[in-house]
Amino acid sequence: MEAARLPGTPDEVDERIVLHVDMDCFYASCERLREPELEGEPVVVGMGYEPGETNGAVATASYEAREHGVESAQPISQALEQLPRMEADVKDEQSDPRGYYRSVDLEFYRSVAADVKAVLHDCADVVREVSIDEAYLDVTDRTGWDPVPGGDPSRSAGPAETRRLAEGYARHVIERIQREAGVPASVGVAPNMSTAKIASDFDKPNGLTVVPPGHVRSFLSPLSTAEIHGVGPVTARELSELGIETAGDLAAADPTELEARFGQRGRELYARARGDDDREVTPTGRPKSLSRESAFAEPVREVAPKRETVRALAADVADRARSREALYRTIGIKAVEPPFEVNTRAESLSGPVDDPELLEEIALELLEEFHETRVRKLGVRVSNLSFEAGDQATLGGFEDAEIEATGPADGNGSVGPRERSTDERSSSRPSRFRRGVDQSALDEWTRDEEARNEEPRDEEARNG
DNA sequence: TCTGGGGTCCTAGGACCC
DNA sequence: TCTGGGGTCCTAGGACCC
Repeated sequence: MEAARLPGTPDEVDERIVLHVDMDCFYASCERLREPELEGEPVVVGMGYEPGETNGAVATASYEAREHGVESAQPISQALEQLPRMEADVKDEQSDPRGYYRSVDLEFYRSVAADVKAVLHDCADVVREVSIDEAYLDVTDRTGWDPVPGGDPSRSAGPAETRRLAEGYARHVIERIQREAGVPASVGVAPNMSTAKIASDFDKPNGLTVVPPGHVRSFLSPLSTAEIHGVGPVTARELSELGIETAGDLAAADPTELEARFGQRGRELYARARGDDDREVTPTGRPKSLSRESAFAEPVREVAPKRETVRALAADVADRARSREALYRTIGIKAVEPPFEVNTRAESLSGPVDDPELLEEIALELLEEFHETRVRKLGVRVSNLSFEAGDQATLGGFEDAEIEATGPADGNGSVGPRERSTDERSSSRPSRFRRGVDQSALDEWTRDEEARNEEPRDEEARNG
């Protein structure tokens, strides 16, 4: 990941210009976009929330709602205690603060996000979309760190004593997002990703913070460790026990000790606290996993509803994998026992597949271990994804004899209980789905013109 | 105040191969 | 046959992020 910088010259000043764009309470802003009356009002967007109900959790709260103690991830029931619902019919009679509660409408938010992305891709050559409402841009080639002649230092959007060209560019990005997508954003500008991320958060909402090269350490130093990306509650507490409260403390700590205590992450956090981060902004890659989960209203012990849920989740995941042209090699489930104990089980196949039936079958099998367990939530996940069409091991033209001739799968090498259960299943399923496929055989197949023209199995199934 | 859903990355231990 | 080291894959769990 070393960029163009020479190794061994850590003092060399990073002159890249990285923007972190963070939409302000994005879901709530989207709701205001289609309901302009909500402008300036407390807005709460809940997932798993139905109008008039009290179930679900807060996905996003507008800043006005936050002032009443409503927080992200809070149960709606609790949010309602802090901020009662505005009832449409009694609007005028209510004098105490009331909130507007809406349920999540991802489809609409995604359409707004598409408008935002269009602007971002227009403003930068490299855009890394992190989530629906967040992205990094490398704009080194579009602007500069040069001081703005005649710039008013007192109005500088950050710790520097002079305004920079990049500040104007960032303002331009914010304004275009507002104009073309209709929603507000905050932007952080810095020579690297981790600092830009912190900077975008520094002055929300509608914020712009510019941290030029040379000002990174002094900008970070007074911030609490929790503001560093990657420091959550657990790490913050552990750091605090070591007397490390601020990024400055962390930057001054002994990296060897940090590594001894936190492993690889210790080194990383130390570097972040010092503003050392040479990760390049790279375009968003392919997903590593796809999953779907769903919670029961009440913990469930009976087998039937659990199986039904897993079946539905598996079908959903299979659909999504197919629509994204993803093949999966590992299938897993998640079973959450009350109060909040997370169990995961997974099984890897010998080759990548797109096979909804197999996905369901394995997911249900993995669930068996939890037939007696009370669960509050179930999930299904596929991982070990691949996207090359030629990867799939479930194609015709692959006979057992050929496989035997090339030997057992040495890709994973393991012959353990998993392998045994695989064999058990092969009695009820075509063996070609289950047995090992080694890479050379796969390559051979890929080169085979005839086979290449054959329809994948799932295609056949779909076409009748 | 008992917590919704979708992800990423890291670690640790066991199995296995050479 | 015994001993051992290096490397990889797999599973499970945990921390974290939005």
